[in-house]
Amino acid sequence: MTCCAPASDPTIAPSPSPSQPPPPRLIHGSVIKVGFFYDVFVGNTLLTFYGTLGDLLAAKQVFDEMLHRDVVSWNSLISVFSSNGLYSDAVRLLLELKRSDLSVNSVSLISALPACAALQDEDFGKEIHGLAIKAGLDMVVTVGNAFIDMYGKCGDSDASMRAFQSMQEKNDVSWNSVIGSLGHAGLYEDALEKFKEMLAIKVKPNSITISSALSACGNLSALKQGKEIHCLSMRKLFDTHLFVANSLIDLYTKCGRIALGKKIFDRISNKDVASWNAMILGYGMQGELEAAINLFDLMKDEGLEYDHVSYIAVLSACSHAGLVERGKRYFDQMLAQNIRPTQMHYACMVDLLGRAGLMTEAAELVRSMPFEADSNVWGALLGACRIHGNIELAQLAAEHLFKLKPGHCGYYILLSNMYAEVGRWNEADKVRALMKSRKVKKNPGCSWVQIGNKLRAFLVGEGSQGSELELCYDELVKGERMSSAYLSWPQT
DNA sequence: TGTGGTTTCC
Repeated sequence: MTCCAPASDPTIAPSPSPSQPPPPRLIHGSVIKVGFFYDVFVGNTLLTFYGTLGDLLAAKQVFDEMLHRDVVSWNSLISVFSSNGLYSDAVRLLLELKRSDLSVNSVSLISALPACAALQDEDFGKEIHGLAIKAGLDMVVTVGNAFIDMYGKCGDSDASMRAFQSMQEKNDVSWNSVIGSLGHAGLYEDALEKFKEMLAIKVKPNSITISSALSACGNLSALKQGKEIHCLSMRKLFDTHLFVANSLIDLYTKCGRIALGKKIFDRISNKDVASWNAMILGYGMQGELEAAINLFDLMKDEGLEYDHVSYIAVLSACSHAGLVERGKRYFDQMLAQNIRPTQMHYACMVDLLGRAGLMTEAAELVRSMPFEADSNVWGALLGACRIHGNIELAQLAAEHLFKLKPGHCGYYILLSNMYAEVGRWNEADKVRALMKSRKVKKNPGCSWVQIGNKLRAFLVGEGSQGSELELCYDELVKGERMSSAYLSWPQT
């Protein structure tokens, strides 16, 4: 067996600290073994037991010591690996199972697919899909759901949609998964359409559906639709679910209703880190930077641990407030807390330094990063160059951005405009020509307005939409009337 | 033995 990481692997959960009770190894020691080996049923139960405790080595040891293993033994270990972050091991174990005399069942696939998603390994996911078809398991609802989710998390919303549509039988999880995939891909309007479709055919939504739908509304600033969904969730008492409440904070703060967001935040009795993060981000987004930073500090007083999102929230607030030293302190604090900075954290720091005009320092930070900077980081640097007119550094940032995001029009236009501003017309033209040769189109700006129950996108330069726009205007001046879009909530 | 969820720079 080569599937298990060595004992020194830091990804394996550390042994519990002295303050925690030790895992009840007595059970392990006192079970009856057949010689040195476990009986299948006892072994499977123990395996899952150690998996739940996060004791991967013990789980693996039980697996190895079993004389006879059935498919449940394999599935259990795949699941233990997958849910404890050993994704490659989970995937490798599925392959080993496939090569063994035992046949793969639906649970084997369901257990391995989240690992593919976590590894962003769509190719392997597709391989499993082929395996599912061959084994005749592709029409099993739970398996189909796992495929919708895997494709979505790998960023392939088309494949996710196809998996959803190909299912003969769907359940609420299928709908939640496809709504999640569309949201993940930024296709919020489509996600809301699916949500409505779900209600129309009387599939009962649950708190997971509601929180995804609210999140889509927040990202579209669709306050009216969001409020309607909020009303419905109140009727079904979903608004007491933490995830729903957190999505509501996100919705209202993204729609500029900071006081309403705060009201919801204050009413949550069991706030978790995401509740705090949503509120801190909300303040930051609305420019209430002092409130954002104060809330961040208050969070610690309440005894909650910051996570990586908390630091993104506070660093971006510092960046917008021009608080360079404070931002640096938070960054160091994050390192001291053993949170490894991600691309996003570096992007925030580059933004913080760059906005303040510390261009050399910003460029040095990008250079010293422990991994290759992504488009967010270079984008932050380019943005800072634009503010401070640093054309040389802008060229460097743009070079990387043209490679990383060749189809993104904004970077070409930004660099070209910078050249034009200082009268370097030849170079400005060259950038435009590059853009043309790569067939990059300028995306028209667009805004969304809700007309009746429909969200309508209005594009810049679009022909006169007189009557439709007038309708919107009427809606706006009449206030935010509740429409009847979601009133046909399925009965429980 | 088992599927779905909130919060992320500009």
